[in-house]
Formats: sequence, structure tokens, C-alpha cells
Amino acid sequence: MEAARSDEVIRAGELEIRPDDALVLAAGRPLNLSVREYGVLVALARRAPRIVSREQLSSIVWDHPLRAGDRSVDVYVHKVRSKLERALPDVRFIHTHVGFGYRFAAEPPLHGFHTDATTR
Amino acid sequence: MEAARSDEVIRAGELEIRPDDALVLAAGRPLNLSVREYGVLVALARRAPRIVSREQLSSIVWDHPLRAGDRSVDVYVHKVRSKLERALPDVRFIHTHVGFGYRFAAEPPLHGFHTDATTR
DNA sequence: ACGAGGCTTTCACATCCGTTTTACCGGTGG
DNA sequence: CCACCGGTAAAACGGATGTGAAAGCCTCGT
Repeated sequence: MEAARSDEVIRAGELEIRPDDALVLAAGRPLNLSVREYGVLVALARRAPRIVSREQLSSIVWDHPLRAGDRSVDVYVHKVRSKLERALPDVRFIHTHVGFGYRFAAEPPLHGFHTDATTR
Repeated sequence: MEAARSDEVIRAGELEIRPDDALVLAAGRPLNLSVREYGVLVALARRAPRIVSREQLSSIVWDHPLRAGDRSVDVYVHKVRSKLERALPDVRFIHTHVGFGYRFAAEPPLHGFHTDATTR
């Protein structure tokens, strides 16, 4: 897991994360995240704009190396995505880099030259 | 494959490569590259301005010698070129040296007469 | 101590994407 | 003309990721 630095506030678009309070605000409204969901989101957001591998996410959030066949990271990325999308439908926050991992950034869905299916 | 030296950052024009994070930025925006595409780009960029042969690229990126009739290196050079051109249309980064291999350098695209894909 | 509900993990299946391979094209030099 | 080389598109294949749901845990209130 990670230590919280005091006064830390992460903003990305309409999203605001306050690791000190374990609080996440979407357009000002609190998001209800479980411990794991929150861990994944903060781990990614803190490392933005870098790509974080599943192995790293496992160490950071689960405190143990990723076991072969373990899909829990994927599952939780999916859960976080769902909740974020429900709160802020017009922005994508978690981006997949196949073979590398996930990257956090507030970007419009399916726009721009790096998210296009023809460009992958 | 290659090991990443920490803090390494390769810049060429509007292109920025951060091998530590497997991250490539074009004019500040993250480029979505596959593992192989990324491998080819980094291999060439790290060796700039030298010419890298297909045989070398195959060893570096694919971890095995180039087999007769194998076109995968060419195919991936093409893919990387496409994505780079889409992101940064005004610069060419990968130059062909017929009979020798490829060379990485940020250079203005074709001007003058022989407007073909190759460079001598 | 017990049960309910939420959280986490695991599983199965669907889908997407990347890689490799094949084919065809134009150009070039013998 | 022929042989070779590189550019490019696309088929074929396999692996990676997305997704819904079951199964297992844990916590909390009673």
C-alpha cells in the first residue's frame, strides 16, 4: 500500500481525489468506492501520466506480486471504470496500453490520435 | 530485448520517449504503441544516428535472428511510421537505407525531387 | 453467536487487439 | 527480362483484456 502525503489533492477534469481523507469527488459529489477500488484509482492517479503495469498495481494495492492467472487487477480496473463512467460519462480516465498496463488521464473517449482503433 | 536505464529520456523534435515508463509522447500526448512497435522505435531511437540493420532489429526486438523471408521487421517499421506520421505529420523519424537498414532522426519530410519513401 | 449485506476473489465466456504470415505492388539494378 | 528489395494491405491466428456472475470472506449490528 501507499502512505498518504498530507495536503495532497489530485485533480483531473471534474474528478478530485483527496488521499488524506480517502475521498473522491466527481463533479463535487462523493464517489462511493471500496478499499480496493480506491487503491487502484489512487495508484494510477498518483503515477499519471505514466503507465502502471498490472504487476505494479498488484504490489501497490494488494501488497503482493501478481500471481499467474490472477485477474483481480483487471476486474477492479473495470469496477472503477464503471463507477467513474456513471459519474462522469464524457471523460475516460483509465486507459489500457495492451501489453504494458493502465494509464490515468482525463481524456475524451474515442477522440484524438492516440485512442483511435485504427491507430493502435 | 533491452534493459531500461533509469531516468532515460530520448527527445527528437516533438517526440519524447521515456523507456522507463514505456511511454511515448508526441507533442505532449501519449502515443498508443504495441509492445513490438514500441520495441522497434526505442531500438532505433537509442542507436540514432546510426543505421540499424533488420538483423539487428530482429535480435533486439524479437530476441532471435532474422529468418529468411521474415518480413515482420518491415511490417513493424511501417506501423510505427504510420502512427508517428499521424501524430506528427511534419517530421519523418524513420529513414530507410536500402541494403543497410533503418535510421532514426527527426528530419523534415521530402522536399525537392525524388519524393519517394527512401532516403539516401 | 448469528445472519445480512457488502466486499473480494475466482471463474467462464466474449471480445478486442496484436502478431505473424502471405500476397501483391512498384522500383531498381544487373 | 529477371531477380531482389522494400512498402503496404489484409488474412489468419493466438493471446490479452473486458465483462457478468458465482463463490468465498469479512464486518457489523443485533
